[in-house]
Amino acid sequence: MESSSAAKAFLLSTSYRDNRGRFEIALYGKTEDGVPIKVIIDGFRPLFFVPRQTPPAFTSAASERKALPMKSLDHQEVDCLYFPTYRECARTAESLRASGVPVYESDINPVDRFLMERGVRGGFRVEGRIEYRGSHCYAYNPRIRGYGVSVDLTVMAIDIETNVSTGEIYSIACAGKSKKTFIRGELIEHPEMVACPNERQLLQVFFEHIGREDPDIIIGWNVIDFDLSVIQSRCDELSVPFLLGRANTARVLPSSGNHRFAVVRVQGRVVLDVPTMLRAQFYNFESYSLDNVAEQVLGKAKLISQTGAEKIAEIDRLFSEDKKALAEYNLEDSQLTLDIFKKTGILQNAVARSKLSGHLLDRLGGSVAAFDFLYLPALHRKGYVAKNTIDAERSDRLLPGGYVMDSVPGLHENVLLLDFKSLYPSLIMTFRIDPLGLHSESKSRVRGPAGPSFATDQTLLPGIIENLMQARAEAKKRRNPHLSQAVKILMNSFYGVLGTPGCRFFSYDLASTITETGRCILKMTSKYIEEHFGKKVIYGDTDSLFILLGSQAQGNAQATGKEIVSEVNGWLTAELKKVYGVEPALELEFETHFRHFFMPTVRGGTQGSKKRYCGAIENQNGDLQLMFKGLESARTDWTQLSREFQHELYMRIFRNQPVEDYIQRTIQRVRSGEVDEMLVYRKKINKPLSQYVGTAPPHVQAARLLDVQPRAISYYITVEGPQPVEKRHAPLDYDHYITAQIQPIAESILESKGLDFESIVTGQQDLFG
DNA sequence: TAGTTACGTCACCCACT
DNA sequence: GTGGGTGACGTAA
Repeated sequence: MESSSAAKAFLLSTSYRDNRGRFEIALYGKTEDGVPIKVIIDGFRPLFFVPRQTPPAFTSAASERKALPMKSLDHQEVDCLYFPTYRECARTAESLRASGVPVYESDINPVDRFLMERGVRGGFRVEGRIEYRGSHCYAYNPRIRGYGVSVDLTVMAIDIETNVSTGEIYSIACAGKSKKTFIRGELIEHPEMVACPNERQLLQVFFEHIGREDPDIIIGWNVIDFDLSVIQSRCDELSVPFLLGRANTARVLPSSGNHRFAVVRVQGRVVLDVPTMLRAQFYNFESYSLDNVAEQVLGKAKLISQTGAEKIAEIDRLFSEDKKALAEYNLEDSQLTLDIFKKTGILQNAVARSKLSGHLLDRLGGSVAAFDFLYLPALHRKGYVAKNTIDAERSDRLLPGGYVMDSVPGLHENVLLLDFKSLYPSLIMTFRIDPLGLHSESKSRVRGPAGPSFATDQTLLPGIIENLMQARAEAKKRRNPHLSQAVKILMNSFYGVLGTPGCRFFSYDLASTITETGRCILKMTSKYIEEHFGKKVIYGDTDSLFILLGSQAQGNAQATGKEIVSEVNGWLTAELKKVYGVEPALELEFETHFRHFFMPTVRGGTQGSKKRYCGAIENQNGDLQLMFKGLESARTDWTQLSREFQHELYMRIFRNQPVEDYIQRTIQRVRSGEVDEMLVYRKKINKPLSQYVGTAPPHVQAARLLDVQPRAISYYITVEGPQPVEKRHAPLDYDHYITAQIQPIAESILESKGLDFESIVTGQQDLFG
């Protein structure tokens, strides 16, 4: 048998159990040489901390109690308790808590602790005897250390077709290294199709295929909720082992009270649901059907164009009449899923995130856990342990948020958008805002314009952010947008994490220091710009300022923008150094020059609106590119008609072209019925329909006309009220669309031109009526 | 398998005329 | 009929 003494690998999945009185961890990874590796560790003991004065009788279940030179953040000396099994560990922590003894870090998952203590974030190095058996390798109790690695992960997309009424599987398609469809029936002459005499053999042959191709990652479209759930229940029914992983049988755990979504436990492989990953990575699609996403991302359409009941009937028909066509269709879907997965960079994003936060590839969300993963090891090195999350500070006071300035409404020319680059992270760096620094008794401290003082020598978060800033700069230099994006998201999550009692480091004082300081910096910068440059600041939100240059200044707007930020940065640095004795890490950036800019008033009022505006960027050949924020065009719950109308209307206003004719024509087109398909409303339904009590908004009324509750509803407003697109029978209420979609958009901007929607429409009546 | 607050708009609904 | 309060949604940052 071959063996070696070291390997570098990327972590794919983990599991743990108490095995014959010992706690055992299994790590599954893929080595840089492309070999799947399984590591078993049973020499690691679950642990947590208790105050040193805890009576020994309380901790006798521990296999060891060690007086480490460590303290809690409220300066209690602590002992570390080690346990043979996780069960003992959890039980003792529970009973200590019940007896009123504080426990520290007993709520940290033991595998997470193992990994974070060794600095394992995705990549790791195995040192010890590694045995090669078949195409896999194995290690027992090796030394594990975090290590930067780069591995090639193999992917297979799967998709099944079923008989909807019986739940039986017709076929399973796999697109990975090779393409294969396994389908029930007689021999088919096709290199990519395998006919199986019955469902049991279909399943067995499918699992053999997975074993042969041995993918690291299995993907699909709703793959956990649908494909794998069905496969599992057919396996149960037919007594076929569910051999999806690289060890043991897999298990789909359906959504329940404990978890909102179905999860799948597979050892040695990662299962990723593509639509879920797209959402998690901030892609936004109007619909997450495979058809729609394939069309948006790849520009392709599916082989079967029917939907709903028609599609089910077509699949049943193909299964009985044309198995080859069904197999082709099935394979096409799995191939589309694979193509979308590759084109959107889901894997690169997930790997980048894993290398920063320590999350496994299939972990969604988890901002709090990512913070723990980065912060706790650093805290331990400083000799401190953290509270359990349940003991985190409680506060009824609402945290202050970003500062939103009153705006100057109207049409403006030449507006500069300036914003602070990563404002909250750079404030944390500048003013040493940090959980350890807050509690530290160090005499060397800094106090910013708001909040308590923080230690300057006992501080962790500023350093963590500095490293991430450098990593981001490096990622940008090396043209790795996935990594750069992942760093940005991680850094920006820190403020949110510190502002929720769901985080063990929550502190009202700490979190409010970040936002209050941000408010202060924005206000003083705005004041400086107005006083020093004599320019009006017409709006600002949290980290941004909008500077009005006016009609005279467009030739040198770019130069003015650069000059302003450069002077502001110099002044701000000197000022903060002088007043607070800090080394500022703040940077105001010149973001955009808007040739035209429109700030509306609040509807029916004269006050300038907030979080709603439109800016027009003029490119070299004089074209305008509009940027809508918060306005109807930026919203998914307004109709396509309203979005297009707003775009064209604003274009004409900015170009100083007449609008009367365009508005009249648009109304004509609505009334004539030629733009009906642009009148669909789309809105999410966030709770069960029965829970909308006392009020029935239009989208709920429409949804109640459907047989099953959708996640989002598309509907029209008809003369008989809201009706879903699928079941509309009444004529459309064109008056509604004119008063609810056209009129408010028109009035908002016409007002600033001294025009009036009513008279424009009346003018039309004079002409035509 | 826990990031935050600030903001605008709309339609509904009920207490008033 | 109107007007104010409120629930719901989606958005900016």
